[in-house]
Amino acid sequence: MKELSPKQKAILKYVQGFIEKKGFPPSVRDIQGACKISSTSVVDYNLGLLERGGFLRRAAEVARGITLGAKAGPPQRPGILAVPLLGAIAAGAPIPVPEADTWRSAHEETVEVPEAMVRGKDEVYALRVKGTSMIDALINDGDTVLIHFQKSADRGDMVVAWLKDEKETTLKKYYPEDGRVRLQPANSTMKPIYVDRNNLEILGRVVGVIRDL
Amino acid sequence: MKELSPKQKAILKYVQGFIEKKGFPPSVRDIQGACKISSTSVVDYNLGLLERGGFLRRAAEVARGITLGAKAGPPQRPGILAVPLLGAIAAGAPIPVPEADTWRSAHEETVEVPEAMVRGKDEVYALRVKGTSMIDALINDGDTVLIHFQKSADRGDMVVAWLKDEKETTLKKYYPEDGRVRLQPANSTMKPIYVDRNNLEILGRVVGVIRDL
DNA sequence: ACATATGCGGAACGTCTGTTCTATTCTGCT
DNA sequence: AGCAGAATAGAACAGACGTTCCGCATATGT
Repeated sequence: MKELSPKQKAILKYVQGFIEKKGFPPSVRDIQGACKISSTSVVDYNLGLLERGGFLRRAAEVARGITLGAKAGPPQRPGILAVPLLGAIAAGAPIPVPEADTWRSAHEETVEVPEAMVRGKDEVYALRVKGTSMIDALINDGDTVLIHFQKSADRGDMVVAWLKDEKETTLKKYYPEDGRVRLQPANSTMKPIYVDRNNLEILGRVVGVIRDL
Repeated sequence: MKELSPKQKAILKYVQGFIEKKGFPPSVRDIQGACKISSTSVVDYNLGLLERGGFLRRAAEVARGITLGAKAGPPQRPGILAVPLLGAIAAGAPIPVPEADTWRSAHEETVEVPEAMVRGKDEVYALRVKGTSMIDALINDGDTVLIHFQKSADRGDMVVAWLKDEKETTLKKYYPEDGRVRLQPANSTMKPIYVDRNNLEILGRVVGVIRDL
């Protein structure tokens, strides 16, 4: 094997990151999804090549039996995640959007969160809340919100909603209704607002809130 | 869980050794075989107890999803703390009070928090919020609050206040005034309440809030 | 151009593995 | 003794997961 193909590099990098973040190795299908590979057989095939090259080892027939080989791998530190702190979120401004290389490159600032708070999810980042406009979501000035970047949401999810006409960012629970969308504050004593579906852009899902007093 | 049973010690030891030796976590049946346990359900049962005790973590529905927890292993992870979860806090009930040995033994569940949230303080414990009565403190049902046990507070601190006459627990900002005490909700749009100094008992100070969605 | 090797796609198979359910035994307490 | 809760057994279920097979596309060498 002369050199690693782009696909193999991606796989190796993903495996390294996965082990570091979660503490256990990824499955073939984890790799398939993350590296956008069309078939598990392709993953298996390339893993075989990587194994022959000494980049990793595989235990036969066991789930998640991948181990980093002699040629790869920083020591793993499970349990804690350094989530990139991308910036601030405020009522009158759109939120910073993660770039493709956000999770790879180094950052000015990170927030440490317990891995349990981000259970399972990938591509989570943090934003610092500025101002008291999110009070109806039970979120105060200075809080840190953990966002999972996604363009759609399930009914009832707390989402980062961008209201195009109003040019306003808000955190609300998402309830699609026919033609429009009901945005319900987490504080159930407060009234929902209704917006046209086309006026709403979902920027992410709120997976956690941290308040440090 | 007063102390680890022999079986639990064996499981924990085996998991540690397995990960160190093989590089990935064991399956439930690996543990069953090695520790001579008769049923996978017993392994599952004990793993659940170990997880609640903070000795390890498990990814749900994932093969070999075990990782060593905050309390386990000599490889203590820097930056993360296992805070004892003493119970629940609700409007109509006093909060559980920590015992002398609370911070030494594995008596109860734990919550992992970033060390930065507990900056310097010792004797911090966690309570799970039941009900929506703390809404005016921007705290919702299901949130986890981190409490520093103390009987007094500085002006402006967010405290756990026990109102003796009303037999009620509440979270408010503490502002002593002559003769009485003003308890100010964190949500500054809401009105404060005033209580007699003798009617108030401070049960602790709120140092952080974690909301996992 | 032909044969060969390499890599990719899609699907299916069989096992591995976590989880759950119910029944039974053990343990501590009154 | 009697009861309640903790712990254990055994089995079965539902997915997760590695592996394999076959067909097809693209290089590579002669």
